[in-house]
Amino acid sequence: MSKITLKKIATHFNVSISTVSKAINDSYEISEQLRTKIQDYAKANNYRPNKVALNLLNRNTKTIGIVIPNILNYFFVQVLYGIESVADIKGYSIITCITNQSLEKETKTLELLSAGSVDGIIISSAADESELPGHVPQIKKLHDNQIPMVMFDRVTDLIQCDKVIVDDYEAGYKATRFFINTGCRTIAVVTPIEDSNISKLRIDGYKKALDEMGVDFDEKLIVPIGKEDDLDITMSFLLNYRPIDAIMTLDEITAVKVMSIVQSRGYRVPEDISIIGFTNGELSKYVTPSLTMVSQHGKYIGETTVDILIDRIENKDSKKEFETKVVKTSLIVRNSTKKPL
Amino acid sequence: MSKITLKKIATHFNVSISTVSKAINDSYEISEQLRTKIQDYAKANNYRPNKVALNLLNRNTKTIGIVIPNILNYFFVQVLYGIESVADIKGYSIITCITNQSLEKETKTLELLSAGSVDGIIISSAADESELPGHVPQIKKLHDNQIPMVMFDRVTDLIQCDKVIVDDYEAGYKATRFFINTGCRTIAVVTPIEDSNISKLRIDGYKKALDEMGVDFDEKLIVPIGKEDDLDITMSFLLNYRPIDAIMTLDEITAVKVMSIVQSRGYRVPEDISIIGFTNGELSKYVTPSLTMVSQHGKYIGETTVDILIDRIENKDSKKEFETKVVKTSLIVRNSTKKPL
DNA sequence: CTGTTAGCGCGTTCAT
DNA sequence: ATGAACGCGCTAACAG
Repeated sequence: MSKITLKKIATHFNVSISTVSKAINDSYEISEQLRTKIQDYAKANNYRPNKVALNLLNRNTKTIGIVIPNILNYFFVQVLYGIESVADIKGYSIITCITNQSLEKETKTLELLSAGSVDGIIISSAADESELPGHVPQIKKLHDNQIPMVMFDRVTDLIQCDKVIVDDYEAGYKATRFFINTGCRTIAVVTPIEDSNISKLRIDGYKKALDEMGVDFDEKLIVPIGKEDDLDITMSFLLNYRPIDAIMTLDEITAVKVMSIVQSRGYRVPEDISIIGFTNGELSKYVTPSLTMVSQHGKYIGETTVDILIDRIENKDSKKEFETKVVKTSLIVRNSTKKPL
Repeated sequence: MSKITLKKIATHFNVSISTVSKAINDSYEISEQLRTKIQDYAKANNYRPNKVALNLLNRNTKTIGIVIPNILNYFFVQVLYGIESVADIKGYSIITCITNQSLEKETKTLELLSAGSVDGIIISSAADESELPGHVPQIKKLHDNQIPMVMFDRVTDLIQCDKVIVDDYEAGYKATRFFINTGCRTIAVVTPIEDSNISKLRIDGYKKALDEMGVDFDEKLIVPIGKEDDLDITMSFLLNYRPIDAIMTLDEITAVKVMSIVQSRGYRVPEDISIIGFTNGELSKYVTPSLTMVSQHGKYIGETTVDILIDRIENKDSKKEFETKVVKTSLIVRNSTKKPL
């Protein structure tokens, strides 16, 4: 006995399908007697209207697709958490797709999602800035498909849609100012996401702060690290190049690793070298010393993103202009930085 | 112009819907000329067959529902990661539901998923042992609904289905043995999940090891902590109760916190007190000293779970007995424990 | 080669 | 108070 349907119930009572449908939906058209008889039977057999059939009928799925590059990254998990909370409250399910930074998988995923299985899409693109131009048509196609979409964090100007982004420029600026205010002058930047727009913005903010304080910008202090790179070696180069006062690291795990390397080389943190990282997760609280971090408020970003998306979904006709919401960061000051002078 | 359908293409070319369907599916029945004409038009208009319609037709969705208690827990994220990887390869999407340990939400979620939107379900129940009996009927109803289901980690004997569990008994045993082998005798257990079966099993293993080595079991050394409890105070009681050699903590974050508290009270880790935690995440590697942890191999568990589920889904007729796979843990030895004598 | 019919499961007219 | 007919978008069996 597989899943029970209206049809089976109808057969069982020797009535028509629509009668059963009405009875189950408490229609006044059906006699009380028959209605309760059918309802009881339905309950007893654990009848649930087939969602897929209803989706087809209503042309919606009450489901949102989430496309993120990486789920082992605390920031994205936080965003996901925020999305799920709000989606749940508003009656939506989420289908999660992880691209592992692979453009190919992202494209495949987008194809899948654009085939009607979701009412809207939230995406943080895996595409690096460099790869993006060639990739945009893919995303665009989907978007032209009339399916509401909101991008967050890793966005691009090349696509017109609602966006929720972090104020990365200001974040880079604030962190750098903080370094300078605590007496640091030679500030390095270690970036595991060099090709991204995000990285660029943070570094622009960094430059702005340097400039304001009359500190010369030194290209060599910007240290990109690839997936395969040996962080130890890269750090050796950096530390031998110039005496470093401070290091800004553009994610959490690298911040922790950099601190560990620096310490193992005999530098004291923060006395010799201060460190600020990005993404305020669990790690940074518990390392020694605890790390000063830029919090991007991932959960809030998730909540905001899904709010906007659901609004688009439920008011498709509205000709509202696309908006780009900018979420400010907070500097969570701990013990990897010196006290302001 | 909303989404394009076969019907619209048919109207456009003034042919029948099935002709279009066949043309798009490269049927030999359609003349080459018409076929390419239709295909070109379809491609140009970015036609994608509506998945919902196909789901209804094929009575499957190629989607798996995942129900987990908490996504901010590294173990579950790892499992999720493992599930997603394999599911993707096998052509399944995943819809993720987070219960936040709420039985109510779990029930709601299960209702939702049992309405035909997924082909199978993977669940780690939010239910504590104490709440379980009342909850089982809910899960059971779903299960009786013929929808394949695999439980992992937090399972119960009350439900008959495939399961993938951690060898928690052995894990507790191994960790305790390790303590004893490094000269520890008075070993406390801090458990944030006291009501769970998992916690019981680990403690049973712990008792077994104590017994084998002729160490008396002391009930007072088992320290449950609730969500609201002040860990600081709880630890004070413990440390004042007896001189403690070692602490086994049943999750990761508590291990880190316990170590921090112990250190702040002037104890050296591991010289005065050794610590072993559960769940080998990022945290434990980078705290000082790095923590010795029990790894449950979350990713592997996820992969295994989804393998079993998909097998059930795709061979529904097979009358294979339900299996319970037990995954062994590994003790990742770092610096929060002493060297074996 | 192309079209008609039927049906996946459901809710919604509109008849009876 | 009950049922027949229709359509959501699609494929497949069958007709022409």
